Amino acid sequence: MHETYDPVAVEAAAQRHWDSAGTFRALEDPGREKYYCLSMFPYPSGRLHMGHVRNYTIGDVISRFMRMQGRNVLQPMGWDAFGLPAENAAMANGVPPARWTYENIATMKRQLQALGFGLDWSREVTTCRPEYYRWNQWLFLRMLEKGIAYQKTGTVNWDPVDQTVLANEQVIDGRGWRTGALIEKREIPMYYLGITAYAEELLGALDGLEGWPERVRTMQANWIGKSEGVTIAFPYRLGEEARTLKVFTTRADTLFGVTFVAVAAEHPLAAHAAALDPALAAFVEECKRGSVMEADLATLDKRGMATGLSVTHPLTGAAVPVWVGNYVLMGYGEGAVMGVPGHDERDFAFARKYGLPIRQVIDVGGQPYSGERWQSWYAEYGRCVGSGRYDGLDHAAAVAAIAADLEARGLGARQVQWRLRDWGISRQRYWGCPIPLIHCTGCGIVPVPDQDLPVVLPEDLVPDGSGNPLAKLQSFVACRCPRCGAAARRETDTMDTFVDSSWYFLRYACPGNDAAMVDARANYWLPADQYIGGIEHAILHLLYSRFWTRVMRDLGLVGVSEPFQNLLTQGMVRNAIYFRKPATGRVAYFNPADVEVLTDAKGQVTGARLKADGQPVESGGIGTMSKSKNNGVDPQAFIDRYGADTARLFMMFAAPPDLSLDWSDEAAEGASRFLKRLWRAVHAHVTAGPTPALDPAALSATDRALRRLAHQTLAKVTDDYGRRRTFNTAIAAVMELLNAITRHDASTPVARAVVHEALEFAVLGLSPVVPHITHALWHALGHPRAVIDEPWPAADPAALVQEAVELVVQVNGKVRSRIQVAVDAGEDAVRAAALADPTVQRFVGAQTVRKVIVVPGKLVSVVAH
RNA sequence: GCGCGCGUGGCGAAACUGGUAGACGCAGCGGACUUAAAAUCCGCAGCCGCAAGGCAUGGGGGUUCGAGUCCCUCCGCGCGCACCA
Repeated sequence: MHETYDPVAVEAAAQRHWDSAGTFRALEDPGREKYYCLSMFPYPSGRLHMGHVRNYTIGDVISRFMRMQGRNVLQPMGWDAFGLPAENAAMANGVPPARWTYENIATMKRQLQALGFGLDWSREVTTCRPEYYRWNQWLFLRMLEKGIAYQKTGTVNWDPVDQTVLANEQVIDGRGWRTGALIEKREIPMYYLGITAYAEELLGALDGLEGWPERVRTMQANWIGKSEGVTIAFPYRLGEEARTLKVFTTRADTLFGVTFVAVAAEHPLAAHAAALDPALAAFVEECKRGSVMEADLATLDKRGMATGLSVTHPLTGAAVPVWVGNYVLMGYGEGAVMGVPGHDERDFAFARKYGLPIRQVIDVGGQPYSGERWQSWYAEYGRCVGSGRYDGLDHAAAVAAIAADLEARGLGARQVQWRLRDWGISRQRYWGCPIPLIHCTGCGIVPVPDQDLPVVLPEDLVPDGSGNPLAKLQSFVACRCPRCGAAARRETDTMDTFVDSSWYFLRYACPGNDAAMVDARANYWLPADQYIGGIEHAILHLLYSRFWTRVMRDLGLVGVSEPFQNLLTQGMVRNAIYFRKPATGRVAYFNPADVEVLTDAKGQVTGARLKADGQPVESGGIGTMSKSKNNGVDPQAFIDRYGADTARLFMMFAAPPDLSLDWSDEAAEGASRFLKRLWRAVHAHVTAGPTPALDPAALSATDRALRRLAHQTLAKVTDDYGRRRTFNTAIAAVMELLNAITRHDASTPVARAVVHEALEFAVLGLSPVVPHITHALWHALGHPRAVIDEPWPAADPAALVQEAVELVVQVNGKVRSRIQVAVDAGEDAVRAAALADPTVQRFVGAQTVRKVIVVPGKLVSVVAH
């Protein structure tokens, strides 16, 4: 054994061993209990970032721990390889997205291997490969057959200069990121997947997901958003034609408070009125500008304009004016909402702004109502007033009565409404999975026959920002109609990349199968016993995966409904943000590595300056590591300097996995120090000579104490890895054990035996986190077998036995004293000992003891007045 | 704006089921070793106070013998908001 710890040599040796032994190759074995440990696969952006290191270290710790617990572990990895950044890189560098993507994958794969993750690379999935995405296409066609996939129009961001559709992130302050042109909303035909048909099941099944964080379940439930309400029709005439304007509301009890209805700019009524009114036409055009993002819409200054048209109130027969509202979107519901300013805060503000009437129709405990100022009780449930025959009814009764009356007139019906909308999967982009359809002038839209799949995406195109290059590629577009044989046009839209990530975890289970999407092996491995990924995916990715898995279930392809049994949402990795804001121009961000932090004598931060020019920079607090804030730390530089184990150790020690983690160079340095200390401790022990077998009967009191601590630590570490998933506390416990070991007088053979066992527990306990150094140390402690192949030991109950415990004594809620009592002391004895304690007596003084509460093993609480 | 979280020493955190607030580590300070430095080892350390003791878990209020933990409210920060992944 070398005297000093050399991470480069140690890590290479351990990785060579795992490679040659095929340690992490997973095989289906019905006789063994499987454990599928799944981490969210990365987008191949170029290099690994710290978020990846954290995510995959968590997965690797759990995988290695479960493997040592005897489970048949599968830990796969792959690449979420389609997406926008590849097109952006292509535009910037003139390199085809495919080449850029494959090069990034090669780099990042090397980095993952350098970190020593126990991955089964024989199951690698790359979503931009035809052998993967052909099954996207195949399943899409099955959904089309079952009516789960269908076509309708959807709203997109349109850049009128580049003549192209933009992603939300490419719209900045309502303008195109490259052209600066004002963005327009545009309605185009798209394909949708009917996730709302599964809404009830996706919502109901959340209750059974006990291995998911409560907050993720709550977020999903709110996102699905089941609400029971009433669809109400407001009749109107357009020329000679009788029509109705439909709105949905959960507050039908406020129907008599309706003083206007608002429609989207794209609504036929708006278009009709605008044709006669140039001012309105201008407003409608203005409404069509701006992004389609809900966050933008919600923070928008609510504006509107009267159309001069009106619809008929379905119960009172009164004329209700129709307004165009910039906050109403055509795609959601029927593109119209009813305005009840008396009892809806946003409608109230809108009515005040435009002088529309405000009518109280709900009374809550007779509180005085004023149309001058909004009060929160206006929106609460109460009893109807000013609502004709419905006066006096409460919310439920009024909704029921109004719904029944509307239904009788054919002007409304009770309806369950979902906030969840169907999933639009069409993207007007090149670097994605082609949608397998053909447009024929004679036959319409024709699916590509199964035997012609996959529709292969050409990999040599370079997008230029003006639309999808596929549409300009004749060799791709030109085709024959599979039905009639006439010349036809191939669909050039590609699929949302969320499609790719909705089932990759199923494909991991079925490597090499080019005859079917999945096979029986999926039912061995699924559901994933543990899924680990960023909290930012709490809603969309997880919901789409739950939906997609159910569709595959209903097609008889898999046996499970829920793909992820347990979910661990890791927090963000953050770092300090430094910037300078020049008087004119853009804010410049500086990487924290280039900034020197100034502190006072007590270590308090007083300021910061750029190392390059010594001039001060401003602090922007701490934020998620990102390119835009220039506050990322490159894991590779760190690994090159300290080694993979130190990177892994710091990541696991700095914070529990679900909390955000703040980067710190100094703390990372501390992780490196601890590993050196561990190495030295083992080195000192093994070079001091042979160790006799441990005889528990021969131990001194201090030997017994160290042995108890070692077994306590083992028990705690086991619980922390397995049940609690708090790796930081497991590591802290081993640090305490190592402190005790190095302090222990190991001059007798018996003491050496105790130290030997304690070191074994420290090495085993850390092995899931720092697998390379522990691989070497385990051998150094005299074990021929690799530590990863050792069974996880159990703590010896006999070693844990304690004779006496210290109890805290509180007087009137404050800690005043401590007493030693036997472990098996009865409550009366403990009470007597507490009251007899001189310090307790001093604090009780002349007061009468009213009550004594004894919490066994913890404390005694004396209440006196 | 809406939905969901989080907030504890100079810093990252611990306190698991309502029961000793600050384990473990970073930074800091003092000492040992060294010609010296680095590395390493030993020790100190929430704040106020000589001490006794008091005050402290973002602010305010409540429940309880007892609250970091439960409830209400306000403030700050983070994540998501459907075409970033």
